[in-house]
Parts: sequence; C-alpha cells; structure tokens
Amino acid sequence: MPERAPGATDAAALAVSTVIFALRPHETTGRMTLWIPLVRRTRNPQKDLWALPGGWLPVDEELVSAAARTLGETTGLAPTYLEQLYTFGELERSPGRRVVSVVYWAMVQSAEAERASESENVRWFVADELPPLAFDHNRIIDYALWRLRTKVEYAAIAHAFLGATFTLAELREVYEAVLQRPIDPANFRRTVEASGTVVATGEVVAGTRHRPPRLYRYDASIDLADRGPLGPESVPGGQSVAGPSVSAPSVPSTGEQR
Amino acid sequence: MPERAPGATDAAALAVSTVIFALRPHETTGRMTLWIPLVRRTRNPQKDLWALPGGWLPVDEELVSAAARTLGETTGLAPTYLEQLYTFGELERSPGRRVVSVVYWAMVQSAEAERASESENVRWFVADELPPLAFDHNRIIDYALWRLRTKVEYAAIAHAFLGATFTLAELREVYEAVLQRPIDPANFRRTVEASGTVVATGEVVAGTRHRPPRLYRYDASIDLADRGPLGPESVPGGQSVAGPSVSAPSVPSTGEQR
DNA sequence: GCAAAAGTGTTCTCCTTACACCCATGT
DNA sequence: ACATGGGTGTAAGGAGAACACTTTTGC
Repeated sequence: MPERAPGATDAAALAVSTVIFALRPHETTGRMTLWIPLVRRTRNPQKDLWALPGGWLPVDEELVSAAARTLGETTGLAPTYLEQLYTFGELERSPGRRVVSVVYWAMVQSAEAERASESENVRWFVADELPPLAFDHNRIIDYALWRLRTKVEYAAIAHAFLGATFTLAELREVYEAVLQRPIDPANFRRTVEASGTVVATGEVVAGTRHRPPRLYRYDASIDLADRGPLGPESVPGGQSVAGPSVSAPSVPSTGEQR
Repeated sequence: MPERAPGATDAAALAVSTVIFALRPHETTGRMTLWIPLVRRTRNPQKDLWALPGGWLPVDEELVSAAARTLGETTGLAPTYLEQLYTFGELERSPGRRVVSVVYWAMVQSAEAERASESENVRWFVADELPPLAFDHNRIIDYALWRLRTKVEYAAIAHAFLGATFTLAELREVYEAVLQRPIDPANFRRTVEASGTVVATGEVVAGTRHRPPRLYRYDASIDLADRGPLGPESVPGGQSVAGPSVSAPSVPSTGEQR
C-alpha cells in the first residue's frame, strides 16, 4: 500500500459522465418514451461517434457537481434527480489510455425537456433505440436503464419527470412509460395514496373534456426520510440530488400484468 | 470537455478500498455477528487510526482485481462475493490531497475467517461497534452495512458466508445475524425451498444430539441468471464476483417481526 | 422416556389484482 | 344524451406470519 499517489504517467485518468433521462412522446408511435441526450465526439479516439456527456474531473470539483455541470452544458436544464450509477474502469474500455469513469444518472422534467437544446453536436435519442455508441457507453446506458426501471418500482422517484404539481394520470403515465406496461388506474390511485408520498393540493384541472382531475404534490418531508445512512448530497445548481442509492419505503407498481 | 487527461498535479488520486464482512461469534454474547477486518495506518495522514484495506489503483490493474488483492493481503482469503459499493470523492475527505476512492464490499466464508490472519496492524472488529476510523471510513462502512442488510432481503447472497454445503439452520443463522432478528424456522424452510435457489444434496449431518438435518447446496445456474444487463465480472483469484448491482429473483426474509 | 432441533400442517391477515360501476365534465 | 377519463367498491388469489403439531436423533 504505497502512501504517495502515483504520477501522471502511471495513473489512470478520472472522468465523470452522466446518463440523462427525460420523457417525451415517441417520434412515430406518439407514446411517452424515455429519451437520452448524447453528444458527438469531435476528437479521437472514437471521433464522430455519439457518447454520454461528460469530461475529466477537475481536482477542485465535487463528483456530483461535475455531473450536474455536464448535464447543464448538454441539456441547458438542472436535474430534478441525480444519483451515482457505477464506476467503470475496465483496462480496455478506452483505446490507448486507462480511463476510469464515475457515471451518474439523472432525470430532468419532461415539460422542460421539450425545449431542450439540440444542435449539430447534441442530439436526443430514444433510450431503447440507440445506435452503436463510443466506448462502452451502450453497456452503461443499458445498466442505467435497468436501474431506473428497477428503482421506479420501489422508490418514489417518478415525480422527478414531472413539475411541482401533477394529476395521478400524469404520474401513472410516467410509470407506464418507464415500465413499458399498462397500469390499472383504480389500483394505482389507491397504492399511491396509501404510500403517503403524495398530497392533494385541493385544486383541480379544468378544460379537459371529462371530469376534472385533482392536482397532487409530492410530500418533500418523506423524500428526506428515506435516504438511509448517507443523506442526499446537495449541488449548487441542482434541486434534489441523491446520495448513495437507498431504498424508499413505498412506491406504487400496481396494475395489470405484462 | 478537454480531450487530454490532466497531469499529476491537477488530478485527483485514485484509490480502491474494500469493506470485508465475515460472520463470527460475538466475543461476549457468543451470538453470530458481522465482523470487519481493518488495517492500522502506519503513515500520515491519520497515522495510527484504523482504516479500510486498500491502496492506490495501479494503471494496469482492474478495479475488482485491486479490491480482491487488498482483500487477500488483509485476510489471506479469497472472497466468495465481491461487488462495487460506491465511489467516494468529496473534496475534503482526505486532508491535503484530493482522493477519489472506488469502494468494494466483500463477503468471506465464516469458517475460514476463524483462522484469518490477525496481527499488530490487522485486527477484526464487530461491525456495529467500531471506534472512530480514518477519513470517512465510518460512513463508508455504515453504507456497506446498510447495503448488505438490504440486499440480503432480496438477493440470494447469504450463502457467500457459508461453505459449499450447509443446513437450513446454518443458512437461517446467517440471516438472523445479518438482519439482527429471529426468523421462524418453519416459514424460513418453505420460503427458501420455494425460491428454488437451493438444492438438497440428499445427505444429512450426523452427530448432533437431535434429528439429523439435511444438507443443501446453492443452485449455481440460478445465480448466473439474475445478474441483469451487466454480467458478473471474473477476477483471477476469486470465486463469484458481482458486476453492477442487480436484483435477484427471490430470497427469503420470512419469520417473526422485529 | 425426555430434550432439542428438524420438519409439516393449518389458519389468519394483508396486499395485490381484476373488474364492475358510479361521477363530473365538454360537446 | 353520450363519450371520456376520474374516481369508488368489492371480491378473489397469493404471500407472509403465527403457531400447533409430528418426527428423529442423542442422552
């Protein structure tokens, strides 16, 4: 166990990347779908391939901050949820140099994501229809997708795709899009209400061509209580940022099978 | 997003540490308890404080390999389970220098751990009765403990503390020690058998002063099937090593409350 | 036979699921 | 009125918890 840190030539390079999720209608089917913004690599290695937003870790910047920063640089948005995913460090994952990437995953609000910046070098892709990406980024995204879909079933994070207030139908649409299966509205309502993670505002939405739905808001006090031993981190620009992944007490996953 | 990795002076140092768990009788109560081996720091900073085994990451070594190596150097054992826990990189976690630590957690067999090496600079501690440790290592262990206790409830990993064959009473004892609560033997049996993760060998253990219990073995084919998108990594010396944390299909958590 | 742990059977309760049905609004 | 989704009622099925009871060994 050497006490002196290794020099530049004999050390791995440390990078931070982020898998960013937003919910938008699918281009052809129109159904709500998970989208991910990627950036085009402008240099070698892997020039012109699409890749996760990220960069080298500055010595004086926190890991989460670096993730939140690259997220902002890519989407122009602040994340509503940001959590460390995994650290990838295989010897051969980047040709020529040993790179260790601390990868985060994030959720941004769907409404905002609609007007997210898109340019020659930044493009949004449907999460399940990705082209071959740079490095091991396909594998990383597969894992992030799995984590999102798993976590949504046991933790109250779905609201991170929505605004401050929302109808239960909107919340249910998030679950259906993420889990890719229909959910029974009746059971969903009961499960969510029983979980206590959600509070009725008393207001309703008018203008629909049917019975006006009630508006709900997430109970922030509950969110704080379920973080486990390591509390949520805070990042300058961001809102709610999760520390080491910790289970929440109750989250709806009700409804029909398949 | 700079393309060139930063040099030594403006880069964080990359370290790998491991939280190692074994099950041994508590020194006073005699009950099965979680133990953790720690090493005494022989240099500054934090000289003479106890710390997690670990070291700087060599450029040419895989992250898991580095974790498995430090584990072997500390306990003299090969891990039966090894999984990445989290990456800690707070600016102020190590005085004087920016250190980013990729932390793994491991389980070693209890029987072997009995005769694990202990010396002036390596000592085993009861996991819930730790002194103040170096750096943020108390916090890291708290998180590792939480992860172990959470994961044991939904993934079939408890057998990693045991040998190739075991009785259901031994397996139950593992659960009781980790979860710190009594479990009903009758319900435990049914839940485990229904999970399909365990197979009877047909043999029994003689010599007890009661009815001879049957011996079981874990079904390895099931273990492989539940890894999710990223399969288990393999490490030269180790046995079963888990890739990015993925849920298992079924694991017992039956029995009495509290 | 007795103690002790292995192993089986049975009931109760709670949570999830399925689905019938009523409610409130726009057209 | 009627279409549409919001919202309520209710019953069936399954998993977990509690606990009585039977089996098989050592002493």
